[in-house]
Amino acid sequence: MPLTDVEVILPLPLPGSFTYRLPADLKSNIGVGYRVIVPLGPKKIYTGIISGFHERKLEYAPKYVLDVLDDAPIVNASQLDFFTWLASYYMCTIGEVINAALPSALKLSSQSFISIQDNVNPDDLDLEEREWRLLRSLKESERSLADVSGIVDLKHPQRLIKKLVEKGLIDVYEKVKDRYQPKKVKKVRLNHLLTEEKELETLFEQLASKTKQLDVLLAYLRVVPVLEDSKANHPGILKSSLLSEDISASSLKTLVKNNVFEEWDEVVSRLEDTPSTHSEPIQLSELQQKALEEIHQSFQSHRVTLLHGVTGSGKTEVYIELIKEQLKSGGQVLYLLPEIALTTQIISRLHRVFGNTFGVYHSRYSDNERVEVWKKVLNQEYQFIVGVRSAVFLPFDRLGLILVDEEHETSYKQFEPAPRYHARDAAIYLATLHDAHVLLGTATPALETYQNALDGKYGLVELDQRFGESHAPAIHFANLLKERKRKKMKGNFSSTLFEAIEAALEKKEQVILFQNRRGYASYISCESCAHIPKCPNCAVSLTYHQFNHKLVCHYCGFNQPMLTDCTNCGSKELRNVGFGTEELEEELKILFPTAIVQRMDLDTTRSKYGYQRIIEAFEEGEIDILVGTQMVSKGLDFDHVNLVGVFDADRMIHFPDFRSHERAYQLIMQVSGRAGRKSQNGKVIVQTNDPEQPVLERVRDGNYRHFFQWEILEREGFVYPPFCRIIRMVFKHREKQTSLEGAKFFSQELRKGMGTSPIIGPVEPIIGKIRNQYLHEITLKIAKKGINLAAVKDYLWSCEKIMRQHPAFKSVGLVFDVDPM
DNA sequence: AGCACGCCGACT
DNA sequence: GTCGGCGTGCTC
Repeated sequence: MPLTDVEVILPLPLPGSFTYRLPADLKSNIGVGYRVIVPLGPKKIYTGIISGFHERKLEYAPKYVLDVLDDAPIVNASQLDFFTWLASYYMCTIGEVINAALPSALKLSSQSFISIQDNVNPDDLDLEEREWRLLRSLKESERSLADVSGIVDLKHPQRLIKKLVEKGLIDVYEKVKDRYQPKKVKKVRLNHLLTEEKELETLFEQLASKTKQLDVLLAYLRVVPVLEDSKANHPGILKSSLLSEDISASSLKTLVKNNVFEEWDEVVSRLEDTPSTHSEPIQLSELQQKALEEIHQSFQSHRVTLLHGVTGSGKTEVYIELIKEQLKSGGQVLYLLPEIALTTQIISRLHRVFGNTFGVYHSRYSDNERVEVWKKVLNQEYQFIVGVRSAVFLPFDRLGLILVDEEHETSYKQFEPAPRYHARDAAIYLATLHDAHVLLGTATPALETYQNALDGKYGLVELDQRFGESHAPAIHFANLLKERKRKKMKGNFSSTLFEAIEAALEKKEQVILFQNRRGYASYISCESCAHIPKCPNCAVSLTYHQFNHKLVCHYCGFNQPMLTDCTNCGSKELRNVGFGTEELEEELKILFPTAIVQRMDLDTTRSKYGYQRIIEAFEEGEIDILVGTQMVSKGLDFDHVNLVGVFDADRMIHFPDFRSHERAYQLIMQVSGRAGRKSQNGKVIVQTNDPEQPVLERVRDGNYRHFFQWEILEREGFVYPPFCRIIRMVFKHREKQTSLEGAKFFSQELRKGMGTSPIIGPVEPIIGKIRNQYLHEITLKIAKKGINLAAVKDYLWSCEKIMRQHPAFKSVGLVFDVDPM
């Protein structure tokens, strides 16, 4: 009988797959998509996914599969196709895709542990200082490799460990951890032989003198009326629900021991089981109904359709109708939302319509919770998933519809680590695999998307009126330059904004203020020598955070206590330059002492429910003024907000990036959408040094198409997307010179084969150093037509290969970013 | 990614 | 002379 070999994809940044041999006892129930445990290298054990079988002759002796983890595939065939496409499109390995796709509880891997041999006493031996220290510590307990590294203060303790193993003093072994653990609860019930009246009476007699145990029995019977309904006993009740101050665990334990009660573990779902309050009726307005019909029509001839609906036009209702229809016809639905928009508001809305028939896939979910969602999609328990970008990886097998809400959002693009994929674009490919439809929804489409719609590549449906009573808010500009000259500014607040806030508070209306920068000041600067404290690892200045009185690097997390005097000249005059959400919060408390101010940014929403708590407090009217970053701009629906203030519009507009106008426009339009959602007097005040600048003209005008027509000329003139595709190469090295030389060498190689395509760089990016690595970038612009993208990527790989042949560039880090944002 | 091997500077 | 840092190559 020929031996069967399997191809296994490992969740590692290694090219291709690995061949393993299947031992006879594991051959029976196994197939593509099953997880296996395999050894790799001299020590490690990993979980891999089987991608195929063969019996080809090999030039090496493969290792054996150690174990099979599943009795059914955990990844289906169309997913493997999808992952392969992602790897090739985004120029990474399939292992990196698998690594991003699988929740880590499904990827058990081994960790090295070191323990001391029995009977070894470090004090009796002639040892070096480090050896002695390690053995003493191992006497207490086993240690992981990382622990050892800390104990002996060595970056690579392997040599030391090897020596001690040879001396026979310690053992090294691999432990597999991080396995998915189902959630269990302890339940109790009465022994089923005691549920009849007669037996119960006898029991009461027996317990007559044991009052504590009797209390337990009585408490149980109060909740479970066994005599009235004999079936009620079987499911039992939560052990925790039975115990209380009067009911002790020890009495219950005795009863269990005496077989009066039974105790057992029951596996329960971690996913919230919100009661199914099905089918809140949805009444579409005439315009929404019309949009729905247009979408149907568009689906007939287009895979992808853009629903361009102004903020407040009621896109969600249209989505809900489409979801209902799709579910009725038996297809699965994926509803993608950007991270920050996935609030309880939208989820509870969906709960009211769909009950608990859908799953939520979110970064705030624990790993075990993600595994449960994954399995429910696999088992057909969920036909409908609402999730963030990584939800595209779930094991769908017959998707009918993908909704991408706020499709212009940049958070759909994964920046680090690989795969650097865009969930919208990945979703479109996913839809072609399933022959499904895609609906992209937004008030401010990405320029690429709108161009595709105008070209007829995507269908286009417009919803250009707000829903119900609400009207587009009036947009005003506060001229900071003028106000500063006339000394009318109060701190960072223009008199225009200040007075508007006063008026709003007077009317008991709520206010949202948007400042796209967290922290207190953007940096601090010495008054006498102008020195600015910088991160020692990155080329950025440190940001002052008042709540913990620290200087923090927003790139690598480095932090130190706030300085009392300048490290350069010793002066005590340190000044805040620029301002963030935290400083605004402080100012507001002084300017409006009676108002309740809440800040909403990464720092205040880090905890699992931090975000939710603030939103709820705001909804309940417990907060008068909400100051926040981007987070306040998305999808929040508040009835009592009529005023929105935007700070620092200029910094967004002048950010050195070809998308800065688009982003500034989108952001301002999005926050503006928070004003006056339920009334006719919404007001937005944008603070700027120059209200006449073109982007702000378009904001004032409010018509997206006018913005598009103006901005697209710019893109065409300078050849930027959508008039080309971009692939960016980032080079990293701890020597600045090496990083630059590597990039230069690569760009010369690149120019040889890409004669006609514009190549920009190498240039030093705005942040030139991150985590002690110096960066350089090359940007390649590729014409939309007449060039084979796959061939370009192959050529890029070959350039890397050539570069790596030079010893000097072997250690230069290089990442490809396809369609960077 | 994680590991082993081997080259090199800087310590006893 | 060794030890530890660090670059390099390999993993079925």
